[in-house]
Amino acid sequence: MENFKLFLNSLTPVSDGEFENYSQYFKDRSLPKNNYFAVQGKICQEVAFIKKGTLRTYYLNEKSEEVTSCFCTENNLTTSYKSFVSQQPSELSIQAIEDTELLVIDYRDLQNLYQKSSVWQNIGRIIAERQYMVMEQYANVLCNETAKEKYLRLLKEEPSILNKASVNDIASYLGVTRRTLSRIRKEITQ
Amino acid sequence: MENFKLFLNSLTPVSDGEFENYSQYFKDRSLPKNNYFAVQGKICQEVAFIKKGTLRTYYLNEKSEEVTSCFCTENNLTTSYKSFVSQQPSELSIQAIEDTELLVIDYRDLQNLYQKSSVWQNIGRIIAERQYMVMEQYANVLCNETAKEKYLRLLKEEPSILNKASVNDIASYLGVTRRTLSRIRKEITQ
DNA sequence: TGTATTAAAGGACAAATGTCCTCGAAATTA
DNA sequence: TAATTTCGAGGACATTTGTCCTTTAATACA
Repeated sequence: MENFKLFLNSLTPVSDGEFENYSQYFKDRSLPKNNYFAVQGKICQEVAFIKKGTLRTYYLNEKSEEVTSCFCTENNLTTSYKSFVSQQPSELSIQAIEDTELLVIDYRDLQNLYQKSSVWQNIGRIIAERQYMVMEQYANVLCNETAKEKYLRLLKEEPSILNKASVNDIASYLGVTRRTLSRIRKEITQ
Repeated sequence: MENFKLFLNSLTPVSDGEFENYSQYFKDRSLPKNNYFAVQGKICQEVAFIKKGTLRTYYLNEKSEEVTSCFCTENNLTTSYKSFVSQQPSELSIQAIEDTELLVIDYRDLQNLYQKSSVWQNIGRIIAERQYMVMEQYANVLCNETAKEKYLRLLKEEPSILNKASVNDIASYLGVTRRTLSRIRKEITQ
């Protein structure tokens, strides 16, 4: 819970009282490796704070290949954001790639929080704004960096991912094929 | 003003009274072709609703080439969102590519609106959520579609852009070079 | 334990895209 | 109007990336 409090306070000041009053809305959940937090085609009804572990967000493209769009790491949130916000079926699946511990809140409870507390409403807006900035960054990277630059960025910013995820997942995350990733790795180790 | 009201109501119900009370915060502004709404390196202090016209959002990459990241069209919002939200210098410039009419609100007034009215606070969150979804869509397109598919998508979804923007701007928006765009266009007209 | 399956590396060739260039049309300016 | 500049199309070749395939190692399973 402590890390969750720190996370919230990094967004906007949350008093201890405010936190105590509402943190009960968040439920503990274990998600063993390979289990799903969200499934394509179903409405994603929950948001979770990741206490421990890593998840992978992916969807199936028109060739039914899994395309990894995001790795979700410790002390961050995870959800199929678009599905959650719009309450429409999710285009994404979210799967634990190692044993994971979550703090979960569902859509209805979160809307209640928004009603009851302007602090939480504020948090909701700030998170949406943050999510946007992260996505903008991701889009810029995709647009402007070569495969090699993208790999080096991942190596620098999220090196732990490289041990936890498969070559396939990393490649699709970087927007290249396995073959290209293999070439890049060879080039770098020389 | 009527279109602005329609725009807001497409996000969340806004009563006439609520609209009348607060729409005075938004000021009319004309932006002739080639003039700037936001400039790289300066904090973007405003958001605008585009009554008429088109703007182009771009930044300079490491080779000092302009990379167009967005075309902003009528009856939508424009701002250097990240700069506005975080109140940090903008990485983007926003320039009118034809004579443009705006409804503008500045950061301080918008924060006031958020304080005064939970309807507006709600609008703020919903807009952030929408911005995210648009950006997610953009990132997916960049990641998964070929240059030709991206061009055809633009042709279908925002054909007016193709007449208004230069080949250079369209190419950088699609994440390809002028040369590739030229090839695509030739292929399509056959 | 031995067999089957899956995952990663990398060879050979094909396709897509980029770089550098020229040409001509259109727009701008003297 | 004539000269100059800008912009878009496209040729030639280089580079990057993808596709398909084989080999090897690791993992799962009967």
